[in-house]
Amino acid sequence: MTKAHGFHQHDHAACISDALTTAEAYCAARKLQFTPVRRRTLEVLLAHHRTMGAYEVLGHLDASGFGAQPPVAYRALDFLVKHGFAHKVEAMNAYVACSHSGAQHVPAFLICRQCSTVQEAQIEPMQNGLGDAANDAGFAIERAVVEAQGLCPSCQQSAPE
Amino acid sequence: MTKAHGFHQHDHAACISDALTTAEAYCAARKLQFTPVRRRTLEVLLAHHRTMGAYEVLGHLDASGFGAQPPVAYRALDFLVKHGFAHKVEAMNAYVACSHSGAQHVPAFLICRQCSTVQEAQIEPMQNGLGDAANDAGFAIERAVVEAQGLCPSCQQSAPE
DNA sequence: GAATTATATGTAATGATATAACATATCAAG
DNA sequence: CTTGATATGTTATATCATTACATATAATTC
Repeated sequence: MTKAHGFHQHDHAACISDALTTAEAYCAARKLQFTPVRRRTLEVLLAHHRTMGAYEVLGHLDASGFGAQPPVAYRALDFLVKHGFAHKVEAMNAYVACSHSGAQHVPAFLICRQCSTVQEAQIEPMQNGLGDAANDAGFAIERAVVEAQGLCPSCQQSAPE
Repeated sequence: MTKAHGFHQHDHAACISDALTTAEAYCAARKLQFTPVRRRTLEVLLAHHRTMGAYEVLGHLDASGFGAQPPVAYRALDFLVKHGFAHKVEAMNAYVACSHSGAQHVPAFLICRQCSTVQEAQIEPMQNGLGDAANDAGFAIERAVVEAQGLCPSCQQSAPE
């Protein structure tokens, strides 16, 4: 089975199991607890393959027999984000599975304002002008949020305006 | 009187009145209504010179005799953001007056996680790696959010960890 | 300059996102 | 196997944001 990945097609089932395997290995190596809720949360994000609100994720966790209260979802999502298995798209207050599991990177997103599809890109941390500004100011960057909003290829055709 | 501007000092009173004058002229030229609420909202953001939540702004508007309900603040803030007089810092769900009034630019922010001071920098839209990724994907960027989180110079001293 | 339309404001109600606090359970280390 | 650290579940609440609709003001047209 294939499904849209960013704005392309790909083998969705393999991508899910690969990401889970990678996360499992990463956690095992660092003695992190890849618990059932956390695993299920990542599965949910991977399966949907788009940004999801915390409450939408929570609905799936509840349906899977986990707790039904917000902290259940927020804690699992925080764990995934902290360890790089997922990202928070700040401009949407939503979460998405990482497309480059395990790799250390500065995530950047191309967010379609029409269909809400999000493609994750990678950028060079210090090559974006921000690094220079930070150096000039003596600011120590710990984390960067880079998000572009606009129209994806298919929405440019359906709504070129 | 001087006050911190980003992580530097500057003439605060002049910076406020300059920004107001600029906004006034900009609106006059485009037949935009720079109404009392909108003007007051910009004044509040300029005076505080840091990010403010919509409800914090609303408190000041209420105290100034304007409405006390959320839409009063959100509508004024939306207007200011739409026309570039202020920006929304997505990672904080907060607003800040623009430091480069009138100029067309991609705003970038250095946000201190300790003291919440925000310095606005400018970056080149297409020089940050994101432009390449967008071109490759056929994605049409309309707006970009670039936000770095970390420690400002003074907080690096007080909490170097 | 009165009628008409568009834009802006005020308010009530509600929706959406997120966290604090605390009890219980499970895991990891000595 | 006990102790301390980590994770989960639940209640309650805090924070951020919008919808809907009434009223008021401004701009446009006749």
